[in-house]
Amino acid sequence: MNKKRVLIVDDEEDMRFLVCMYLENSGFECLQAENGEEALELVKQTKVDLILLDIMMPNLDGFALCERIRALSDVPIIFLTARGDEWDKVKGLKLGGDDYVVKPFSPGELVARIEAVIRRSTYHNEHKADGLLSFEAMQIDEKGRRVVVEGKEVILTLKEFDLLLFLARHRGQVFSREELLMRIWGYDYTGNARTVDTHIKTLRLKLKEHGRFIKTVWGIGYKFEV
Amino acid sequence: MNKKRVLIVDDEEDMRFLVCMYLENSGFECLQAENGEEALELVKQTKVDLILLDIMMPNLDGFALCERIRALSDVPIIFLTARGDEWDKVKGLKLGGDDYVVKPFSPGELVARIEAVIRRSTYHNEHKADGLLSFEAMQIDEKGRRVVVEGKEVILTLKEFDLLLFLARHRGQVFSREELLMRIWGYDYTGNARTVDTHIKTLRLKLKEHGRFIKTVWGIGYKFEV
DNA sequence: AGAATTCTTCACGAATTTCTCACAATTATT
DNA sequence: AATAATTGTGAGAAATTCGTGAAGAATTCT
Repeated sequence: MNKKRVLIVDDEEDMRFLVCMYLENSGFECLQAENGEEALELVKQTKVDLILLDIMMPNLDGFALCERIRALSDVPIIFLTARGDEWDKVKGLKLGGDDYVVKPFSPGELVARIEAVIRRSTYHNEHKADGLLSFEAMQIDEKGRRVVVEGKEVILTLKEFDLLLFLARHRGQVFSREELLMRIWGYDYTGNARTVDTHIKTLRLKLKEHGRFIKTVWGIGYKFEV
Repeated sequence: MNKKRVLIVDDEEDMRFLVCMYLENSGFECLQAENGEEALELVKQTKVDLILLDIMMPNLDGFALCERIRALSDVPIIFLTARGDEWDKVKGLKLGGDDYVVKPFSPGELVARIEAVIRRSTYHNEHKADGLLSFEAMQIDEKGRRVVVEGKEVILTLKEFDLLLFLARHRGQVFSREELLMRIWGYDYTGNARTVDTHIKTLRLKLKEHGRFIKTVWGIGYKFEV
């Protein structure tokens, strides 16, 4: 297994440096960001396996940053927080595949939590393909890569299927062409964004839908809606 | 009906012992493992009908162990978990043929869940009918390693048979060449993925099928379909 | 050991998919 | 109403992937 890349977001340089040392000694690769903007850039431009996020930061605070990151990626996030008021807030959070760690923490504890979250998230990603996405007029068999619309099977190519699956999994959420390229084609893919349009076109054709599933959000991108 | 064998994986000895008592009173045969390594060994060396897996274990946690087991076998798994954060996480999981039970549980509930999972498990179904996989135009005798297509026996080589059997057992599911190599040739096999193609070729030839059983999923791999 | 069978690798053409681009159609802005 | 920006679409080029035959290893059989 290749090294997992952890992004450390904290405004205190000493803290970042310390945590970075711990993690690199434990076999992780580390990236650092001093503020939300830097963090977002890194998430956009590189593949990150996990984010360690200090909640108390000036300007863009941890919670806000979390939302922005979530718009880009499902990367798991571990919140770092001092015991006190913030702790209650985090406790009340809906933590998807995420976790939180209260300062001060021991190196060992942190590493253990990181490993657990990463394992869980890769497990989740791999097994998320186990199920059957079912809507009123459409069923998507992820394991068998089959799509059935109104009882009839529709044959899709790889990219068509991946695109449909991604949109369906995140139904209701709008994605720009660039985001779709990044998350379906891969973060390092460099290609024309209009390629997405072409696949949307063939998808719509094959699904015999007339704006029923894939909606165009003018000026932004596309989204899936029942 | 012969006794079903359940493997209990939990680091707490008391817990294992207690569950074991329950199950043996309910007519199951029990195996115990204290950690992931032991569990893997038992899965490799004996026939297990179901695994009861405590998620919170030191070292190799439940999710990671689950992955390792899945590389070896399709045996159904029931996750045991304490109510709390983990419970939410498991609840959000898409469990294939699997299930989860929240501690503390009543003996009756546990037994009922186990029986339900075993009943609906395809793994179990495929294995119980004295090892005979039967489709309309094809019968596969697992024990005798014989294949009959339209009433006529077809002689297959070892790899051909293993490949056909694996795909047939997981009908409808697409597998990449790499996955097939891992699960048929062995997880540590390092060889050319296109080797799979060659075996698919000879299989198709011998089965005299014209895209009837083994379907190519372009860009991904192969799957078995009635 | 030698023969026979099975397994694996390789390479090439064929088939399929993916991407790009130009232009038409649509929507928003001035 | 005209203009600009954005999206839809068709066609063809480019890239990828697959099927297949052949030939070299590896294994099993005699």
